[in-house]
Amino acid sequence: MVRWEPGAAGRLREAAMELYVERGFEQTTVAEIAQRAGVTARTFFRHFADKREVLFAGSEDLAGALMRAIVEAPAGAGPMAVVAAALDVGGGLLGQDRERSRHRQLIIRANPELQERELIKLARLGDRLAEGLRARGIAPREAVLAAEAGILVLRVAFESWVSGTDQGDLRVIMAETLAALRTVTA
Amino acid sequence: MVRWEPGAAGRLREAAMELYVERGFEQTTVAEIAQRAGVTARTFFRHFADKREVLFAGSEDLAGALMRAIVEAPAGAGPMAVVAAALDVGGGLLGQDRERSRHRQLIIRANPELQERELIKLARLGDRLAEGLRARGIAPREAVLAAEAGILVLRVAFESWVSGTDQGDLRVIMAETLAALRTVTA
DNA sequence: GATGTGATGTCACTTGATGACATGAACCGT
DNA sequence: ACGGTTCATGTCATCAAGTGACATCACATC
Repeated sequence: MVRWEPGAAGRLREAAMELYVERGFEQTTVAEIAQRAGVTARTFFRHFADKREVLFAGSEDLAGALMRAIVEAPAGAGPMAVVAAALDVGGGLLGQDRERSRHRQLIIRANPELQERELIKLARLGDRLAEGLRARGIAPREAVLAAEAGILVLRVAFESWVSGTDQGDLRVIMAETLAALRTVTA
Repeated sequence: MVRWEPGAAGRLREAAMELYVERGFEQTTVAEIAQRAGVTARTFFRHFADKREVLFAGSEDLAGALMRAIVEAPAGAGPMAVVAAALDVGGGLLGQDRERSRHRQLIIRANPELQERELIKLARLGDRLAEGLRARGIAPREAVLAAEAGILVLRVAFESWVSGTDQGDLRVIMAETLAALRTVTA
């Protein structure tokens, strides 16, 4: 949600997004991205670990916000209540510009390698959430299950929101999805 | 669970497993795998799409078994009952030799690229399960959530079983994990 | 003005992955 | 037995991702 004009990292992000849309992820070469950003390919790899990572720059912000929400949740809240609070915060963060999200998601959906990267980001996020829950004194197994259930809701709700089948506020959709998960598993 | 002596594909699988253990995934070159299997690197890529895929050869068997279980589940069963039936079949299949599973899992855990591949395999499996549930007349959203919940249980239970913290039958652990998920989300 | 620090460029190299073509063995119908 | 087809593999060439080593330039600090 931050604007990026000056640094090479920001220009590389922009260039990559544009090229991935114009000719697709696989058909885009790192050299091309670098050239459009006015730097060398070598410099690209100084800013991003690999060709996929350039699309996942903001993920640390989300993780930080969710972790903060977990820490700040009211004392004594049960696992799923804590997770629900975190999801609400996450929905507020992710649910800002739907067009950009849809854009990005189209790129990712079109390429398995990018899906892999997204999945592992979510898995790592789940690990951190579980750790946050354990830090609140929640038993390991419950922590893992609640965290993973939260990631599941986040994923499904986001997908629904970004696909436009569901027009409302992402936070609302997340709450509905969580309720639906409760109903289905019950 | 099938034995593989003769074909090049089987020899490549064996060679890859050995080398990934001996020196790690990244440190192993496709040329080395091919050499140990008595073929060329080019031939490796004729049998496996990439260097990771060689570790995920059996995944189609699992998917097939789960899908069959979904089709054959008693008529009128609710989403989670169908998923539970599939998980029971899956537990029976996966829970056979724990040593080999532990072995494989150690390799995967040690390398992010392999984790990515495993995650996308599970995601695809989830997609197929959801489709199977929809084919039974279950509403799309419930189908997706039940399928994804099933994958979640499969993943967590398998992890627990293979880590040895839980000694019993994988099918039992799956059932317990499912019950725990119900409790947590309730 | 010297010196150090950080970001970038240049060069060389390894490795994963793919396309094009050749070869050789097994198989099949006559 | 023969000629032809098919399939698996080898060979060669090539591209692109990624990394290490070293040079360079700008800028800040003393």
